Amino acid sequence: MQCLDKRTEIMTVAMELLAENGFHGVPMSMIAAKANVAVGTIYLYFAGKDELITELFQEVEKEIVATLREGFPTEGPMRERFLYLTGKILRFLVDNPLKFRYIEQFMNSPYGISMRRDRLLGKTVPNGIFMALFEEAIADHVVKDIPIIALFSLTIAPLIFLVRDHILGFVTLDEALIRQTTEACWDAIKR
Amino acid sequence: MQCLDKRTEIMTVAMELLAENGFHGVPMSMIAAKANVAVGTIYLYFAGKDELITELFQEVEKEIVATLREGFPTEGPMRERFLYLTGKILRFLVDNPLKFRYIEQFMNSPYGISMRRDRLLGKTVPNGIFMALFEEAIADHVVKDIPIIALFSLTIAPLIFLVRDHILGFVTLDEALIRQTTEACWDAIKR
Amino acid sequence: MQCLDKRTEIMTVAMELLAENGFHGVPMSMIAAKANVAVGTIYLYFAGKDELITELFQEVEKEIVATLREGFPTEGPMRERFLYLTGKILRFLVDNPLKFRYIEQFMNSPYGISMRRDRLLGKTVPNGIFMALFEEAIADHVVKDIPIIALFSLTIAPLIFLVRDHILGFVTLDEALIRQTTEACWDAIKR
Amino acid sequence: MQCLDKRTEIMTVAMELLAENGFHGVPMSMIAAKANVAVGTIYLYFAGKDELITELFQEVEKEIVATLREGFPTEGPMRERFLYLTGKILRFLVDNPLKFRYIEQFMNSPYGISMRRDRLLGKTVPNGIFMALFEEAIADHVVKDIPIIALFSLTIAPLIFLVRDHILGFVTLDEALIRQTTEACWDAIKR
DNA sequence: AATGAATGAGGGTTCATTCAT
DNA sequence: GATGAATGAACCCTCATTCAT
Repeated sequence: MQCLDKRTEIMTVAMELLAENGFHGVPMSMIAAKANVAVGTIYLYFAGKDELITELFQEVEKEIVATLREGFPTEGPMRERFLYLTGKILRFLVDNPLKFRYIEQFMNSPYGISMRRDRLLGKTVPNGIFMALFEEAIADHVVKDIPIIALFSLTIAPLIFLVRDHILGFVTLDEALIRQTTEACWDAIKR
Repeated sequence: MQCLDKRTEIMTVAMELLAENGFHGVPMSMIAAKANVAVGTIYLYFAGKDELITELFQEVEKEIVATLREGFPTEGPMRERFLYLTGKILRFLVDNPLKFRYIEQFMNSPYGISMRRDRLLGKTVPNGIFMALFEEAIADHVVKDIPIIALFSLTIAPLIFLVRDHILGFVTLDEALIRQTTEACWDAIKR
Repeated sequence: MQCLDKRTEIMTVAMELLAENGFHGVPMSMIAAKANVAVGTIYLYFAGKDELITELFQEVEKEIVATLREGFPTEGPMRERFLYLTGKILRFLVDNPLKFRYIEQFMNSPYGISMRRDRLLGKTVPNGIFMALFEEAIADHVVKDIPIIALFSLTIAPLIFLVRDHILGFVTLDEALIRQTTEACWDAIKR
Repeated sequence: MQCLDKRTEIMTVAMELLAENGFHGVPMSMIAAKANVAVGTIYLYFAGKDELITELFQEVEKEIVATLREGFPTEGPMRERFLYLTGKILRFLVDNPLKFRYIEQFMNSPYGISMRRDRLLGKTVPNGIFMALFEEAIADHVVKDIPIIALFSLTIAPLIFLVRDHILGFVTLDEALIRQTTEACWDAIKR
């Protein structure tokens, strides 16, 4: 009981600190202090800092995938399903700025780099939902005839940048703008 | 008298190492070793690691701006000028993967974060060409009526992601794909 | 749990080395080596070299004050009380040459300089016993009518120089000479 | 011609900087910069930092001795000659706070320590005038019968401390106070 | 399971000194 | 004589990880 609690507490605290201060700006001792555990305790649950960081990422990733799947219409017009998905992810990131910051940190660190490399080799695609959607869209000839990975970048990238702008206070991602931008993304790939 | 030579060599080597290993993965001693100078020599040309990193970024930025400006048609249909610009930046980044990696590192480090903040406050916009183009496009009502920063994210973000995919080997950004993707970006924002 | 032991050991060793070699002549690593601890261990007990140096001084100061207070006659002829005090401090310094050397180092370092400045501003007088004695003596008109700080310098300075001479082997501060010199100090200030 | 000028300039500047910032607070490059010479130039005139520091001290020492000798009455009552000498040195130090600070730095550094040791062994006494005066005074039985070195400390030490207090702003050493304190010093040693 | 004192390799930076020009 | 770019040993400090309790 306490075990789970402690592990969870460590992860929560670590996410917060790492997202805000960067991986190199947070010593293990800082995490331990804020989580009210001893430094050694962290090593009972995680083999090391690397594992903690990696596991933290996997958890967020899992959460995002779950969020995307939840209530996703497997039928209906492609455009609507696309807008549903992109809107969903946008809202999730806007509502979870810490997690967004964390993902960015991770992706732009050696961890993320090597992860991408591993996935390239293993063909493991975590963004299965999007990919499945795109595959279907390609088969239906409703989107442009370009590599699926390009479709992905064309639509996901803007969303990520927009969230960053939103968090930094450059724009306010309200429902109206979410609608407009996700539609723009669709315009980018639709045939 | 070898000032220029040594300074240049240090910057070249630093760019390479930092781009590949991340800012925290490269000790000053490593840069010195690869540049065939003593550690202290670096400090003759740069006040510290921070300054080296920052200066390296400013240099690349300057280069990109110059590249964009060079031969840019100030007249003609908006779409063509947009495609010219996006194509140009795409080719530059594809041709300079190291510089691309470096910019990414920088932007996602505390340096980049604070730089963005500074620029937000000071309204200094380094991507002036793009912004000027967008402002003109907005005035001409040829693009969607959304915040200019959103227009920017909608078009720049995909390009960056595509370059990353290209460097990682997911796609090959040949002329054909460059054309297709930049056109897609235009579709995203055109009215 | 060896907290106290290690901290004490570090302080003892540091006092020794710093007194003999000067603050700049003793790297933290030297202290660590002689104290049989790792460098990092010192930083568990002291925030840095500065704090170690300062704390070391405060400890000696405290000890001296305690020594002076101990058994000090609050009544009786001024001259006798003066001789008691000066004799006491002389004996302490002769018996603790390392601490004497350390105090000298400290007083003549930036630490000591700024400390003096702070105390000047804050009117915090650590040599309270002496000062109290002088104030009483001034009120009783048994000493010359010159600034109290001058009285202080006239009596303390010779003692310090004498101890230094003693440590260097120029003279031997035995009981006879202690008596003679402290009496001479009294002669200097008595009306 | 220029040689002498340069050497002098270096020494002047070094004195100033070293007195104010301490031996470890002044890199050779700083001295060179303020003296408007290249770093290497300093090494043309001085074997190294150590020699520069030592030579600087010897120069001041020589100057003080000269000042003391100048106009010193070799005849007359002992007390008057003593007051003349102590007053002279007091005024010199008050008028040359930088040199005073430098001497203090030097005396409390490893340089000074080893110098004192050397002189102890070699019996070289630089303060010849004072010593000669004391020897005469001892022979005349006008001062107490204590080791000559103790007489020296009893009279020189207070002066030094007073000058320090003056420089730090604790007291103002005007002519009146100079008279009072030097007389007090005489009271300390007179029989 | 939990602790946290202890470790020590490794990092950024400084600066006295040298030497080719 | 004069220069100042170049050197690299040495310093202070951090922090991931371990292990005795």
